[in-house]
Amino acid sequence: MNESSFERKPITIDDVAREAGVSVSTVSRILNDKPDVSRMTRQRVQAVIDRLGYVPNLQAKGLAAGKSRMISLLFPMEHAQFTQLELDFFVGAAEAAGKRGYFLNLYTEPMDDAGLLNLYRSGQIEGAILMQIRMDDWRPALLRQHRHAFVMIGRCADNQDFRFIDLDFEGGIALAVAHLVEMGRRYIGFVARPPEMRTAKLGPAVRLLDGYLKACEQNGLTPLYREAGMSADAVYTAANSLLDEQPTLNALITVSGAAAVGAIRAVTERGRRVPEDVSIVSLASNRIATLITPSLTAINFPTDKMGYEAARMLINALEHPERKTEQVLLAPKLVIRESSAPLRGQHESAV
Amino acid sequence: MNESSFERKPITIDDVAREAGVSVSTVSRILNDKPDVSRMTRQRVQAVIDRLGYVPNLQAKGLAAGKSRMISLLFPMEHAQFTQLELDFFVGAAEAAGKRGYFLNLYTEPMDDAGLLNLYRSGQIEGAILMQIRMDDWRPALLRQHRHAFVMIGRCADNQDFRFIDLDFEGGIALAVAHLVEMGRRYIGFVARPPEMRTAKLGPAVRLLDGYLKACEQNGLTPLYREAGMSADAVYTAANSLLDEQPTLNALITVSGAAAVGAIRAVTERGRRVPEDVSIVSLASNRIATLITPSLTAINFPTDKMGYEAARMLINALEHPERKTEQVLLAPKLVIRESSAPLRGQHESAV
DNA sequence: TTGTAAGCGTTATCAG
DNA sequence: CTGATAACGCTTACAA
Repeated sequence: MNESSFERKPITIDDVAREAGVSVSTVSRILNDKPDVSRMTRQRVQAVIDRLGYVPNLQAKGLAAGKSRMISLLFPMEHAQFTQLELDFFVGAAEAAGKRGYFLNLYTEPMDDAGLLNLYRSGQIEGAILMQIRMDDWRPALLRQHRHAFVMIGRCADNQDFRFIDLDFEGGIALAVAHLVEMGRRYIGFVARPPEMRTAKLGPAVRLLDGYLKACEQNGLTPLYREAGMSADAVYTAANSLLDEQPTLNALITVSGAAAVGAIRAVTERGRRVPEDVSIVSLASNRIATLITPSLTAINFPTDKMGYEAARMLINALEHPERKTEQVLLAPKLVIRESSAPLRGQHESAV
Repeated sequence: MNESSFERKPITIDDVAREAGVSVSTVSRILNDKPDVSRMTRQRVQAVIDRLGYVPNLQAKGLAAGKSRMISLLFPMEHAQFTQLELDFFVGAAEAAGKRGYFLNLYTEPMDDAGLLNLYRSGQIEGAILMQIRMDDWRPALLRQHRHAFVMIGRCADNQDFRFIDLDFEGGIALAVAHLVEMGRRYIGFVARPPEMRTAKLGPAVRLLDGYLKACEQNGLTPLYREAGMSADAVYTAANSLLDEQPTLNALITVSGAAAVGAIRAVTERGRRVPEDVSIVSLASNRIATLITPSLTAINFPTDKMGYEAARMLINALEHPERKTEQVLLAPKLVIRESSAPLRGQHESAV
């Protein structure tokens, strides 16, 4: 019990300065890689820093510099739970933030404009990642007006030069429909997101349904869809209703892994097979798609990458305001797995 | 363009004080619910605060008070990826932290003792949630010695009076085995965690295998297990090896949702049915268990609750050091779903 | 009950 | 190239 005494007070920049025989300003310069420091002093001071195990106090640093190095993910939980999707966004963003020395925190309570502005004005955050973007979202314009940094995961109807990263949902659905048509299927049903999401003008809900209708038109198909909750059970019911109305249905498109599970159940319970009788294509991340049986042919949703990129874009905007704003619309990728197959694959009809 | 001018500077406590005609200390007292303030001034100042939309600057507050209100989740990514499990812990903890006005951040790089102590000494964090706890983990003793606050998700072999929350893994496996025995099954295989996790003495890896061996002994069963990676593919291989060695196997226990998927695949590919021929019980959260077909009979792993509780315990320790330390060992719950069934359920043997 | 003033650990400005 | 010194916004004795 000689080396370590209990409860040592944190080592400060003063300690380092005194120990190295220089002023605090010199230490500060070294800490922040400023020029105008002789190599010799730099080395000497650095040695002291290492020996003492000194780490700067972030709060003091932030206070002095007028920066909090805090960004936040704004996910108003209204028409949504915090699912795998949002989780992945969050983790990706947290990783990117960490790498650049920023902290990420999460706000899930819905906020009015005063609340949102306060977040910035109070110095709590330097920037925000906006989620649950509505087609006519009021937040981007407000933040822009007040010159506050933000990036959207998602996008509005009119995006001006707002920073965003989003998936091309229309394109994704088009890809899914094209794939199914190629498989010889022309009776393609769709289980859309719940109606309250569409009336709230949430981007994905609107664009997925639009994309479906458009793709049907372009392929000369008769659209047939239901709007349903996001749970497997809700989609199970919706899929049944679809299969009742149109018994010739030979393909279904769903918008999440859980939804696909519900659809698969509805199909198999009536003695029809996936993918032979009814093929299923869904929006899903690789992780979820491979967990499900049969593994899902899916429009890949690279959620963690999106969260990561969003944070990266935001921090870049913070540190290099002069650079031009990035707008990233990810091209959808179709990953073919077991839940889709050509229509005439009905050989083994005996069992 | 009259109301809102651009780039207003943040409103400070001085602004409030001036506007209300009192001193900053009075405002500070009101902000922190201290006594010794007349009802009248309190009201008057509060009105000003509301009108101005003033929010205290957390950095300044922390600096002055010598507190960072920052806690972190320490998850050294060595023998693990950041999976659904850890994700859930994180989100739960973030939620609890947010509710109490703390920030949670995540460290995934492994740390040596100097690094760990620096986190506290530099004032970066007030407390930590430790994950990936080894049976002989060195971190709790070190932190205790330096009087630093922490709580473990997991536990060591010797936990003294360290704060922790963990699942009773031995009990969970015992429950799984008991359930399968009750279903009339006595050839119960086990796909354990990978050997490197066991040799690293990670709690769950050690306790799950121990629990399995013990449960076999108590039920007079012959243990038969493989250690395998956590991916579906690795478990698929392991399960096949198990089924080759012991064709009479009629039950399998796995340790994650993905593992169960691999096991199910191995069983069904040899023309045997789940649950009739081979029942499967797995460790899994409700969300994952219901995503899989057949839905998993599972030892419920309440991950988000554990993360939440861990953060709550930590913050309590921070704010009420006098209270006695909590040690929470969660009793496992078995949720019976479709992947397990009585052995003699082999009626419809014709197809 | 209220006010004054000295920090908290940095950064940044401005002289040397 | 280096060093004083004044912020940064808040808390907290200590006075009044």
